[in-house]
Amino acid sequence: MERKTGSSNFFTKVYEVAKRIPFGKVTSYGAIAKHLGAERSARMVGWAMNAAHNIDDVPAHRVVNRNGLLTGKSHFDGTNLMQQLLENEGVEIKNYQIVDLEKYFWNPQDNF
DNA sequence: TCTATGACTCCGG
DNA sequence: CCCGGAGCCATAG
Repeated sequence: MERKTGSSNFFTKVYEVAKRIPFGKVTSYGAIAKHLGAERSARMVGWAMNAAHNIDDVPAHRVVNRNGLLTGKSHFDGTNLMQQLLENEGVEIKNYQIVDLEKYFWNPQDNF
């Protein structure tokens, strides 16, 4: 847990990246993990998102799995809340999956 | 300190 | 094409 002052560095990094996701764009757990230098820790990104659930600054709904599937939808209040949020941002979604993922995909490294 | 778990991903059948 | 298992690694209990 908090070995250092404040939260774990890993979570903080994930939050920082998530906050940078532009409106109407999405990214994947793996992309974030890779950007953090922990490509094999994609699951941890999801874990961080789970913790981020308490932080409104982190748009967790803009983070999907590598297939563009809204895997985290179950963690939101409504069954379709995550999809609603993304559609509201102009992202076309069908059956809880982003239609043109490459079109809406945002690479964290592009912003750095 | 050790065990279980998961909003992932890859690979094989 | 669809389904299942194994690998990974940090956090929580």
